[in-house]
Amino acid sequence: MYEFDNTAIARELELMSDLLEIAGADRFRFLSYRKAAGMIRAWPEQLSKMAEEDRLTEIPGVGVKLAGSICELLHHGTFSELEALKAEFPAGLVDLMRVPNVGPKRARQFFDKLGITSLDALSEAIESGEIARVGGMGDKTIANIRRGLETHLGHLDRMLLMDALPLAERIVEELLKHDAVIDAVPAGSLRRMQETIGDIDIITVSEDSSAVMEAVRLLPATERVLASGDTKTSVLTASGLQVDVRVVKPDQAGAALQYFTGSKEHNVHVREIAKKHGMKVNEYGVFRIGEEGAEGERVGGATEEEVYSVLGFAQLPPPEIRHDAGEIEAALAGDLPRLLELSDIRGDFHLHTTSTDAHSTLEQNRAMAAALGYEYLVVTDHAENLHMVRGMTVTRLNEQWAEVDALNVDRGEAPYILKGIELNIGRDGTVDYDPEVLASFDFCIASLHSGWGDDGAKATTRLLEAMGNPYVDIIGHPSGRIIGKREPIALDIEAVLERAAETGTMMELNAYPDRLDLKDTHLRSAKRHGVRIAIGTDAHRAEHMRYMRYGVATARRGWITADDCLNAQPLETVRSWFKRSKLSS
DNA sequence: GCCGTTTTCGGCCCGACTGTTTTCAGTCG
Repeated sequence: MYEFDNTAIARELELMSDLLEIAGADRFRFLSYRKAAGMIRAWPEQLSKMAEEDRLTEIPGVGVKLAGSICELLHHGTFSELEALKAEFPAGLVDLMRVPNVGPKRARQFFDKLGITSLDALSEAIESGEIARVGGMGDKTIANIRRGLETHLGHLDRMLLMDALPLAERIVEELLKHDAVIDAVPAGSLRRMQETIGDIDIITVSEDSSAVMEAVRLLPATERVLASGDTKTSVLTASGLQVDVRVVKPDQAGAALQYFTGSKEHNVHVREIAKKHGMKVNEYGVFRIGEEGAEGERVGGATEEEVYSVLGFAQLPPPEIRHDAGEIEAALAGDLPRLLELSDIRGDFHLHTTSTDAHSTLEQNRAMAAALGYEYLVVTDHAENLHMVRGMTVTRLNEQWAEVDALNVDRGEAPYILKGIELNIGRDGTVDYDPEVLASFDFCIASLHSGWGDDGAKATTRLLEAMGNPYVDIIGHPSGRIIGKREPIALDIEAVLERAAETGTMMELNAYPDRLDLKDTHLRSAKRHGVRIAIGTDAHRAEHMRYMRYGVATARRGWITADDCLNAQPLETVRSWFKRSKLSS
């Protein structure tokens, strides 16, 4: 068997879809690959396991044919139809398709007429003027493709949510100052709180669209206007992020917000449901379909609640979970759980101080926790074996504990401080310190800080071993990924979660915005296994504690509720969730 | 290629913007 996790399988199917599109295959054929890929990416169970049990066709969008291709992929590392297409069209053509203003048709033409198979070759053809030999390439189209290529090369990596969200919030604030703007709300992947953002979508509500379009072109953040019409203006900001602002009338606001929040997969499914009810949903409202397909009576669209309720939904699916991964069925039936909210959070479970590699003191952290309205906080500096950050020796731990005790005495309204530590999981799965020292903490996090080059099996074994330790309460940033910088370790996540459930070990959701680890799909698996989640910001400055919003957003994307989350519990319950509460003393 | 409370065959989500081939194709979301 080859090592294909669900994401890797989804990638191969997407490649297949792209190549089919370039090849000019039937639209619904290549869309079926893309649809299945999207479903698999969000699927909570590993497909390799499902394949062994011959259950792949249980996945919506996967039929007998695709199940066969996935099995072939798992056994041989590829599948024959993909190989045949790769032989015909170099994989580099798919890179061309990613360039803004180049789609499958142009990519194909560039290949057929000029033999272009890479971004470099495209760039050369543009500069040499060769590209004009392809039909339909006027000066403006060529200039647009050149700009698209520059953007693509300059921003191959998407922007982190933490970078995009504050920018979007500033733009919204700016637009709301304008007299013509009744309301302005971020939509798209930003509203879904996806971990990275390709561009910013903002919906504005106004009776005077031209005034709003003008205001957008004149925004302080606007570096260049990419396109501007009656209802939509796209601008590029100095940071290279594209901002699309749309104007709608007040009675269309809900329909527009629903439409532009997506995801695409969610909306396709919603429109299918509309169709079954003899209705149609677009960005302007919900309509009954009249005689001979004519647009009939408008039945809703002023608010998002209205859009969903006229389609028969018992509940409004929260934006964070709109991936068409079961939320539609649950919302129709009224079975959606109440997801975790920022206001449920009573404390933070991963904080560093100046005692090791951070920039704020324990007291500064406590002041921030108080400002955030927390009941408690923790100190979890690095343990002794992480020498490069001056890991805590027993002597220095004693000093820190004395400080904690002093702060906790007569604390008045101030949050209570729990004594924790971030242990290092060694090459053999053991951790820092003797058992007597470990027993002195209120709780312990254990994290991998070494062996990034190891294979997934080795790292998995280390985690399984560490979870057997009766003093290890939480596994910190389990996959070790750093978005855009370090790939996640190829853990056997199912094995890890099974062991976590057995041993009563919690999994961290590290809220640091370039980690967000565990991620949404793994959180959903954790929930299925009954594994509890502890959110920690991993703050290295007191201000970083504000990253909790990204942690909560990710938790929501993983369907986590307050009952699943350590941070949502009062202090007495928090203590009872630690393993040591069950050890006989 | 998938799927079925209209269907095992015949459907499969929808509209805006741009540029050019000037009546529509390509791209995007």
